[in-house]
Amino acid sequence: MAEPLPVPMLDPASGSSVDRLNRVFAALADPIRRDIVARLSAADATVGELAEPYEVSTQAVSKHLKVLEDAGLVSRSRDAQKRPCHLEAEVFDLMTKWIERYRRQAEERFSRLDAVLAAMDDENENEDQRGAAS
Amino acid sequence: MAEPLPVPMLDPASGSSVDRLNRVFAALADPIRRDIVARLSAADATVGELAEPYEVSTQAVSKHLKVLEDAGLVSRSRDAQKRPCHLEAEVFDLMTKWIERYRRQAEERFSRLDAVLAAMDDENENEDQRGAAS
DNA sequence: CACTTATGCAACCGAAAGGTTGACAACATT
DNA sequence: AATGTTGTCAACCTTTCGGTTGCATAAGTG
Repeated sequence: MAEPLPVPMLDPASGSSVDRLNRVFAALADPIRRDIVARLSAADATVGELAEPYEVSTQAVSKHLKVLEDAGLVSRSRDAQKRPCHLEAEVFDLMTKWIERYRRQAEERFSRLDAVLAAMDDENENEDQRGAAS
Repeated sequence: MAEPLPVPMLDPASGSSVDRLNRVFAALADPIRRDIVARLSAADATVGELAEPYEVSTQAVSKHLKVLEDAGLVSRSRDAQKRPCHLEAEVFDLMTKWIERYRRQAEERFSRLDAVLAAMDDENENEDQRGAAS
């Protein structure tokens, strides 16, 4: 039941959607970087401005921004010595799509009677899903 | 413009929402773990079943599952020696909320004339967002 | 009870993350 | 030209990560 599903696959190809997701999720796993994203959602800002609230060096923040940039979450332009950072919100779509896809499927499975029926079927509900993911 | 906003702050308190997000995002930063989540969205599965497709040891997968469990994405029950893994889809809400919040704000800012006006204001658009994010 | 199945735990390892400091490039100002 | 500002690069250190192997544990099966 429930067609085979497109099946994602672990292709490590650099530049692939998988690789992109790796970077985006990893980038947002750090609280400082998430906070930076949060602040950039309100307004563009320079490295110095962004670094100010935290108790780490500007270099550290510069590194964080590089991570965010490599993940495609932030872009930087130039204004004299300053390099204003801008949030690229489109990347959020990538994550949202991934999340929603599996959330929906899980909820679907949960709300359908399948779960209940399977539970009544007792022990053999474990082997009907072999084609799973990739 | 744009009220102060709840402001998140970098509280490292273990168990806090911030800490939770750290773990969830970090958990999903690994392609194998994302794939496991994908497969679990289709059906519960045991460690062995989950490990089979990958070229790593079962212990490695066991570790991955621990990470997912600590992040609250997966729960495990018992069935004889087997420990069926189940996807806890509610956690997705936490991420979705976080993402949508800032995505929306960024888009709002983009679509409103603020950006244009601020740009015309030239240099002084940088100091109106101090209380940032939450 | 011995044996196989299914998992977890501990120790170890190389690589990557996140931080620091110190030098340096680029531009503005004087 | 000299100086200050803004940001990056490079080297280094420590901690975490993802993987391995080997052994222990738990629970069905002969």
